[in-house]
Amino acid sequence: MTPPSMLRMAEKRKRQDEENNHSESPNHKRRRVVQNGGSYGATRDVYDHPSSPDGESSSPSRARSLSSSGKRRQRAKPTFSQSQSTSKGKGKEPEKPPPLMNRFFSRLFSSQPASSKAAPPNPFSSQPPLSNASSSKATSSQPSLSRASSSKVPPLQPSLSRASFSDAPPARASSSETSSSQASSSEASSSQASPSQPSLPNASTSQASPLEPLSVKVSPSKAASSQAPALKVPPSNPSSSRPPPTNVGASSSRTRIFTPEETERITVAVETYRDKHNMTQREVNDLIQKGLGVGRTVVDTELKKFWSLVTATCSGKPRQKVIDFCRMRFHNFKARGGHWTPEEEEQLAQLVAQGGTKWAKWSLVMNRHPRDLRDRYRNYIICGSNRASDRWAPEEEEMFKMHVHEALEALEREKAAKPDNSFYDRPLDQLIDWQEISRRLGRTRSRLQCMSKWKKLQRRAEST
DNA sequence: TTCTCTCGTTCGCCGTTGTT
DNA sequence: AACAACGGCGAACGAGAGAA
Repeated sequence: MTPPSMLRMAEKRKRQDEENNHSESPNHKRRRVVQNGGSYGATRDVYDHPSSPDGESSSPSRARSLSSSGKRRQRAKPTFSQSQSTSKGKGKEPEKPPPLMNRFFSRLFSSQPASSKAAPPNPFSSQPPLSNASSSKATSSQPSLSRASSSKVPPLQPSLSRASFSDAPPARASSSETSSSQASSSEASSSQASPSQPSLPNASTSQASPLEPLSVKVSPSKAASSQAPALKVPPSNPSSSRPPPTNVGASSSRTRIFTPEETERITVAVETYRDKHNMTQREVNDLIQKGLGVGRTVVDTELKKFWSLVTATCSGKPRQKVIDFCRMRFHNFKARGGHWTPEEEEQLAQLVAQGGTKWAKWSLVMNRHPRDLRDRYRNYIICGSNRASDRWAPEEEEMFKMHVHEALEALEREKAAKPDNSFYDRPLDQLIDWQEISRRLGRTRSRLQCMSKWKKLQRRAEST
């Protein structure tokens, strides 16, 4: 059976499911569009889990989407995370293990040295009873409010800061420059501060850091190596460090690094290998995922042959790109995009709390793609029950702007101190560590929320 | 009806770290 | 040194809810 025909089968089945489940979540619909490009992972129920067809792989997601949609329609209700009060309690921010690399911005907030990797606390573990979003926000804002009132830093006008630096050519941080942040990560200091009582710290704990002096530390070795940072070629769009999309205007405007032709060649190569070795697609998928969580380097000769075969179909692409591409598309994990159940989130939180961020390892436990685990954790679970999803309160917004303003000021000082360092040529707000801002807000907002909020504030300021 | 805000989710890109 | 996995950023998308 050819992939297109299998995909059509999958599409047909999904359409039939839709007819029986009119309440499919919007994300499912969108994903289907995306997956039209062809993903064995996306259509895994064609190949895999014969004992768990749609009913098991998709229906839970749909069931979840029902509740999710309902939740989102009732904005006043607690968010998913907030609704976990019975099982999670008041969430202390489940600080991630100290990112060994971090944007150097992190250290602007902290003078504490980075600790070694440690398992972050479980945000779902026993914690004080959950308060609602507004109360958690109020709690988290108190220390900073006092700071705000005493601070000489006025509320930031987003457009101002941006305008101040936006004419500088963007330049990506060199590895040496960014790695200098390892000297001190606030995430590190946070997790280091309370490794033995992961469940107790709360927003107020994380708020203590705003009162710390803004200091900058650069390890000598890193500083020395940062003299000549390697810069990427500036993109055509000077306001962004990212290259312009290659398919702007396409129905799916996401940048595609692999053309349909390349995708087809890869698919053919995989199928050829599969047929030649009399394997099932599931077995091939497992082969492609082989190495994940089992060691860091592929030593399997047969696997090397396989990758040589596949990567040869895209000679212009870096080998690792091809491998990543395949691992995103050929897998036996649970269909990507499925909504997360509270049980899954709790399980992931527990796994991370117990063993750290071993995504490949946990992917085998949870039957979720490692990147799904990673993204879910860092975007949502890390906030635990603190995260609010309602509109930003004015005072919360001011607090947010104050933190961003502080960060930009620190960046300005850094830039002034290193005028020759092209790392600072890009708009400074592009150097902001939103994870850190989120932490400073007491995890009442995720990094994505913070990032999005900043952009909205900018748009708002620019339109007025 | 239109616009704005927010959401959940996916994934491209780049850098760092660890293993062989 | 090469490779593989991981970490981090942030753009993109479609959609719902509510305000204008």
